[in-house]
Amino acid sequence: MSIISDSAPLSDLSVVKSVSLTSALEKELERLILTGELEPGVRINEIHLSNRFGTSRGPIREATRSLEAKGLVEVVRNRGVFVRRLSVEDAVEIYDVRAALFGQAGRLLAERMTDGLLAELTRMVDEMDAVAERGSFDDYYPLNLGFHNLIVGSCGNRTLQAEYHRFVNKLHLFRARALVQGGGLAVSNREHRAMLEALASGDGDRAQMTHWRHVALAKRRLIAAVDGPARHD
Amino acid sequence: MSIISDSAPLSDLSVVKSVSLTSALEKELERLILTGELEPGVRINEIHLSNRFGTSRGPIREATRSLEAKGLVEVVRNRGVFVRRLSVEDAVEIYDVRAALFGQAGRLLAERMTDGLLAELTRMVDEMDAVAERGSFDDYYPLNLGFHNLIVGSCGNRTLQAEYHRFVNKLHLFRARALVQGGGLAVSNREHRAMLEALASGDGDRAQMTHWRHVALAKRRLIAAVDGPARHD
DNA sequence: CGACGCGCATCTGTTGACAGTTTTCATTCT
DNA sequence: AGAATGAAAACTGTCAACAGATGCGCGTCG
Repeated sequence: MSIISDSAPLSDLSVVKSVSLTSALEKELERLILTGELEPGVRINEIHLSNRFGTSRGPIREATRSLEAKGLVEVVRNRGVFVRRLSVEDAVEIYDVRAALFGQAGRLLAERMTDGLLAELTRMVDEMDAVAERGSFDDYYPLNLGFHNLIVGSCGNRTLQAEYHRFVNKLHLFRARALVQGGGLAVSNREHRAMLEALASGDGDRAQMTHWRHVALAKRRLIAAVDGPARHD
Repeated sequence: MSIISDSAPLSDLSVVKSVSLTSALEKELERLILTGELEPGVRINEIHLSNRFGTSRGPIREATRSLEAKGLVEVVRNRGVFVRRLSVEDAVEIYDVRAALFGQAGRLLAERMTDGLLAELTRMVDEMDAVAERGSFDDYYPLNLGFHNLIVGSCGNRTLQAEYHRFVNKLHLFRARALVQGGGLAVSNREHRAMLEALASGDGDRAQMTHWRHVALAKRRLIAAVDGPARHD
């Protein structure tokens, strides 16, 4: 079976002339990987892809080399490129990096906080509390994501923001991916409130600590979920 | 790994068959950029490079796309690829990221510290003190680099280590590069001693704080050097 | 004398083809 | 039946060539 069906709906790569074919392909491949349409571990066949997108192999190879540098795929000489597969250890390592970056974002944000932003963040936490009470995880998840993105996106450091998102994205390659979102909703939101207070106080040290701890605790919940109830090796 | 690869005679790339031509080219290009042989802002001519290395343009394009994803070069459609040039603001942003990562490394290391490692780190700081007293910056710099590398390399998190080095490398693209190493040697080494004490105590919070602060203060020294004495824009 | 426009040289974007390697699979031998 | 073997298929690595875009220089015109 081909890894990518040749009849699949071709998302509009034909419109492209202002931007290079390579970067359009890269975006599309990244999308396929992050949404799970290309599952971790599978090989990416250059010929199939070039047929599917109607291009030659050159731009596809360039796109995959870029994705390799971003850590989304792995290139093995004479064998091909494979969607990267993250081990539990990899995921845990990423959590540490993410905690460090998120903590720094919290610090920076605390030092440039505005009333409007604080109100918006508070509103989001309130809404998450309401949703958490109903136990609706599917509703909670996007709110939670938006909350974190708003913090990192408002910290004023574009480099930090880009890096943070890169690592969050990488967690999609973790096969037991459902676990990264597991853990108590109410507990997590209580941590959010601690973060809010620190941000409101304008205390950089405190904000960094609460933000760091939030991710560190999420890491703990992940570890507990992994080697606790069921075997996921 | 040292920032500057000291394997000089790589002029002939034909030795390699076990590794792809692309990755060999990428390593060589990265070396040229980090050593400054290819200065920030200059355009990379694909034809010249392919002549120089005796290959076709394909592998070179793949290598540059990889370097683009790593943030070392910038690709402008139909214009070519340029060695990335870092503004002061970029450099400052990188310092924040670096501080976050280094602080996390300190925390991790404090929780897995060994006597042998502590002795080695202490020896390094002592040596730096001796060199700093002589005011010999050229001797101080490699010691300082080795000290930081040993900490990050011993923290047990390969992802964090790789990321930290990537950002330290990126600072080479800052045009006023000499400034990133400026600042008082003795002052900096006093911060090293505070880090050592925290590491020895095994207190993760404290280690993270001291390590974070060390880079944060270096950032301050950079800012002071930039918009203080002379104009560097 | 300066500004505009045209044509040429240079370079990048992309393609199709060839060479070498890995994988597959049918066949043979034990 | 199972392992070993060898040829063919499939795929990646690399290259050379073509097409389109950009920038430069020259000539012309106001």
